[in-house]
Amino acid sequence: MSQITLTFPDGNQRHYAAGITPAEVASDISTSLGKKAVSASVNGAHWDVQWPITNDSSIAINTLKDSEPALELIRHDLAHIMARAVQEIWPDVKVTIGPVIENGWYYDFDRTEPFTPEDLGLIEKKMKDIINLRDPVRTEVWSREDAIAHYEENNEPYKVELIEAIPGDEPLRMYWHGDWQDLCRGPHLQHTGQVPADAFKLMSVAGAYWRGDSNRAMLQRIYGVAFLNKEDLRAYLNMLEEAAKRDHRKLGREMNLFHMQPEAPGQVFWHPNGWKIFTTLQDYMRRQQTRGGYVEVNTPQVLDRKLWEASGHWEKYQENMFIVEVDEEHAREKAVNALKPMNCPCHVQIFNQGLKSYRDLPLRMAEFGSCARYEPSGALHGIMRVRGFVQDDAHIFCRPDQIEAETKRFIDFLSNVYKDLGFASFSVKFSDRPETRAGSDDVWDRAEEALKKATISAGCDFTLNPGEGAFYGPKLEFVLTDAIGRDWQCGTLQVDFVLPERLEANFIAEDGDKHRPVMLHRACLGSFERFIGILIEEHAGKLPFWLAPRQVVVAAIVTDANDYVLEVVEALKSAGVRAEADLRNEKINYKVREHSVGKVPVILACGMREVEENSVTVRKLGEKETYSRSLAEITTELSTEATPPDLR
RNA sequence: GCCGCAGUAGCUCAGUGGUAGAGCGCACCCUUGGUAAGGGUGAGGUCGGGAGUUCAAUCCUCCCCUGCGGCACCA
Repeated sequence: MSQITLTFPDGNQRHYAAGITPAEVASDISTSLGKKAVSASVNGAHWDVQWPITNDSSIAINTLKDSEPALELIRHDLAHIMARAVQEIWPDVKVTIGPVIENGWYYDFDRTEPFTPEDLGLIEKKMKDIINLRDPVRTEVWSREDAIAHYEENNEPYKVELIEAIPGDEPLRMYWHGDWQDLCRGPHLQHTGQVPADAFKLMSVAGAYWRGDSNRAMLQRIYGVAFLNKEDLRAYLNMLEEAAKRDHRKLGREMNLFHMQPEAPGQVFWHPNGWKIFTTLQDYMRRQQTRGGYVEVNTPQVLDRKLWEASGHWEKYQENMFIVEVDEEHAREKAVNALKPMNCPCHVQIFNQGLKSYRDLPLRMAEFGSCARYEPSGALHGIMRVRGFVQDDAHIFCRPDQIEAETKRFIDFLSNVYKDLGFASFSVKFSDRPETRAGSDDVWDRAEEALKKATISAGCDFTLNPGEGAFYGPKLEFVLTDAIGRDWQCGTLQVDFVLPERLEANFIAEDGDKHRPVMLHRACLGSFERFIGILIEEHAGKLPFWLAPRQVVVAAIVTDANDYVLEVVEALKSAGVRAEADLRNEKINYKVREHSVGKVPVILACGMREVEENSVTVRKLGEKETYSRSLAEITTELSTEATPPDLR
């Protein structure tokens, strides 16, 4: 048998017979390493301890201390252990797939009865039993025929389908622990006992379509999370609790920002506090757009279906549009209208008024457009995913050769806005042509090329989202990451060669002939509703001072200070600060607590001392210390803070 | 839209096949208190909507609506 040379991370080399496994290598180094080994890295690949090594290789033995490969293995093995537990409890349940995901894993099952929360407890207990068995994990390579025959015999149709979808030349690997077996590409741990039994938790059960296809069977998915140790698990569960505290639906109620009700599902009733955030943000965006060379317009919300047929929306998105039928007296037929789901066809109508010259381009047309989309009921989520919303929308009509410069200009615009709003960085996703699309390949080539070049020249890296473009053109998506690491897609820029064609937009070029403009659809915040939801969660309700709906509460400590409190409020209001008085018959403790819970950034307390000194005692949200300021000082200070970042 | 779970006072939530409960909030009174809940009294409910079973339904069954967790969708 031939000899191979294995090189270790420290540069040491050892020689073994070809076919040696990492488990044997580890045991050869030391008995304890042999026991602790969970997997190996062989030439950079994640390698099962049982897989033979046949060539000279670099090798590193992984233990539970190597957190990245170890977590992957633990989560992966838990998926199998959970499937085994489920089948041991309910032998007629059919297994499907169970991948590792962020923080854990899931496994999809086909079972007639729903899993209940109590079932999760049962499964979890059974899983711990399996871990305690310390069952060795065995693996074998099988032929497709044998594997298919095996699963047909065992009445596991999903596995048969999976195998049939695997390309013919890939070897099929089977894994066992105990008598339980699963198809899996590995790698896995040495035995089930290597899984920390106290660092995982089954989280929830939810429906999921087989192979992600809504036309196919609905399976039951059980989600679990797993970590290297109990402490990490606890920290994760803690983090979830913290995230729940930031939920914009909860804070929206506590801060009295908005509400929603069954008569208008997916639509927001903005209360005075919430609407203050909305209009402050809108005023800010309007200033930015004016500076950015946009003109602002406003267009109708109910439009005849003929326009939507012409734009192509009727054909493609009719099911997601609010249709409005009107029976006019004496009308021969019903007028069928739709609420606008987007502003672009309307903007083309404005563009089409009068002849446009090449000198008019690029024409940047902005609208805070109220749109309505009949989103599927299951998609609705607070104010983040709604049926009625306002976009900070704009369409840039330009020549094809201006796409690149306009794209770069928009990316600069957007970077500046995000920075002002407290998001220092964002990532960019580039979505190219989808399978069903309008327009020729040549046009798509040019559009994709221009977008890419502009993104690069704006200094942005991007990740590719293959096939995810809109049907009319490629798009860029701008993704913000919030304070607890969640991603939110907000901005977008989409190139559109199709709509100007369909709605017959044109301009007179230098050559005196009519030419088609290109449209760039772009939004920076996306929708105000969604963006405000993101802001609330990002800041856990403690909005930056200039955006806070209630900026200052001036609280009287004793009734005799009431007149002075009103005087302070007036001074602040005159200085452009949103201030209100709290003269209620309550103790200062009570007032401080209530306004802190309400996320008011600044509380100014006034008792007789302040009246005499013409001062206030300042308490800022989240700070325990208070300090004294003269009325003049605090007015100047807060007035500056209340100024939006672009006006400072 | 699909799967599962839920809906009781403004909010958070107990509860029972036969008169509906708490805390907070709200109103009024007492209290003038110095930085995260001072005390008392009181009002407040078609128990999401509809049908059925039952002598009797907030409770059991079915349908619908809305919400929540996922899946699918997101021009």
